[in-house]
Amino acid sequence: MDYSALANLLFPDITKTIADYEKQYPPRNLPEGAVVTRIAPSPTGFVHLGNLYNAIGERLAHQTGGVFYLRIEDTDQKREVAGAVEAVIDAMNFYGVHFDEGVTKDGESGAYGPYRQRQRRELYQTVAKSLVLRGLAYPCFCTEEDLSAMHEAQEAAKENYGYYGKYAVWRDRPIEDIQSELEKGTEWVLRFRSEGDANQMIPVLDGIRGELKVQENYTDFVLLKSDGIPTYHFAHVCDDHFMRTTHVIRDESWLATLPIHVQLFDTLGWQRPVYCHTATLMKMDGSSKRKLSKRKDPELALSYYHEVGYPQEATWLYLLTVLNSNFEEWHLANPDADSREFTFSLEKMSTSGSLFDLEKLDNISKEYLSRQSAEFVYDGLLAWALHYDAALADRMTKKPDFFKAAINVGRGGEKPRKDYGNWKDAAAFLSFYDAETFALVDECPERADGSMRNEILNRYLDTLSFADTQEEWFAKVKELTEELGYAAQPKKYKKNPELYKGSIVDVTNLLRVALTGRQNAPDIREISQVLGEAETRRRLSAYRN
RNA sequence: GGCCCGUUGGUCAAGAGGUUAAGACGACGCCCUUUCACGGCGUAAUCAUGGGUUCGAUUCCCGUACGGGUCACCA
Repeated sequence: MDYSALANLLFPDITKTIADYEKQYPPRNLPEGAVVTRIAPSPTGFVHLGNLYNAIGERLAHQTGGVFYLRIEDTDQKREVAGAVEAVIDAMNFYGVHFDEGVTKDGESGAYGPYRQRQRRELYQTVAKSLVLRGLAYPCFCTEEDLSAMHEAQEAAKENYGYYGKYAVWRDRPIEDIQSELEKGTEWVLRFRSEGDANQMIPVLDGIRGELKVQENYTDFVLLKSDGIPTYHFAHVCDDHFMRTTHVIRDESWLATLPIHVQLFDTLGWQRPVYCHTATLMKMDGSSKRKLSKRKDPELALSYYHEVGYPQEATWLYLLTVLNSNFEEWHLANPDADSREFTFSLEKMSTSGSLFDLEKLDNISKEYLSRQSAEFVYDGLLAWALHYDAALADRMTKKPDFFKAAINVGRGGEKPRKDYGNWKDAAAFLSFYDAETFALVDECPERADGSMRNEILNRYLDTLSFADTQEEWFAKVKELTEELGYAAQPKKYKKNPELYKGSIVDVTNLLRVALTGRQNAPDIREISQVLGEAETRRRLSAYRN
């Protein structure tokens, strides 16, 4: 077969060679050990946790004086969604992940572009042509029906699926057949001619998993689709070679097609990048684990965390604890240090799929928020409310000082409260302060109910003085408690319950429910200070039955 | 079905051929406390399984089971 004739038949317009591109994209001039990596999402409009997960490459790149860039894998036109690129960039920026080069909102930057795959058509075709020239690629005119018939036949015969061996019907067709199909205008794809042996194992060093052995690829997979656009496999190899990527960080689901990628790098004589296959985030479904799914699990979408309102830093902290097993320990030892000071390493990444633990996220986020200033929390909550709770935003902007005072209750000091870990919870928790959203959610404690309810409330109202210090205030509560037949010390009541109507706990809880509508709320006097005397008295009076 | 990856408490996990097998979240209990919290202390709970190798294996090797992934002109 005259490969050169075939190559010109298939790619008449391609005049460049691989050498031209090698010249155009020279090796990067970077310090020894610098990591060049990227994220390469497809623009489907769905930015998920995995994107952020793999953006850990940003840390690696910047720790080593390397480069982190954004490439858009838009080879599948059908799935493309308008505005998706902006969504990715916005989401990454939101979490503090910034790109050195690649696609930007209004174009792109960097010397290794274009960074949108659809615009690199000529490059792929040049590489493809070189493979045809070497007899390592050929056109295949099979229709969709042909291929599914093949699949069925293989299923029936219990053979391995795929285009190989006797099923590779276009592999050795004479050039005349090809020519005549071409003249007819039949659609074709370009396939790789694999000389691989399924019994042959190739060692591959994975940056996370260590030494891997993969089966050599024996199928004639597709390089170029019928529209002349490459498949992921071919685009990945060409791009990461010419963009001089040193580390390919991606989900472990790519492990299955690693043989194809390795084979391509090797036959093209290009140096393989260090592959780093991350473990898949899992979720509990009934009693078994399964991969987080786009359709079933809202928490896979990054937008979910935005919507529920987890502060970006908290989300990032959680992700880091999952990503690097020694991060949590480091963070505990350096609670005030910026997470960026932590040195991230591939070796400390887990190889087994871990369950996504919302409870832990909550804990981390509560811990984080409890350490922030009222000002910070106010700003964060307001920013969130502007998106998701217009009424709250409105009230907050009308009474900023009131809200800040409310947020500040129990804040600061050695042991700050940890009442909420996200803005949605914060909004719910803080709702009782504002008269407009105040609502009774808990019941009055039993031992302070009935006729005692009014007595306690009336006595408290009588003695209440806003000028009192915390000590004076509490002394009065204690006095009232005893006078009404309750034990001022819970222990005393516990010991001799028959001597008392209840304990001070019942009294204070009654006051708390009257003031906040719930049993779980901060210090009573502090709350009253925020509410103001009039509102405090109004609520206490209103709660009498 | 073929192939690949994985398996330490409920969850996230450290660990190394010899350890009382860390720590965190969660659960439970106790303590502190005027309330709500916070905090402190503590308890329960783990090396999937069978064979090797070895003086010794949770750690190394092989098999099995289980879980996950993947087998497209999707990425």
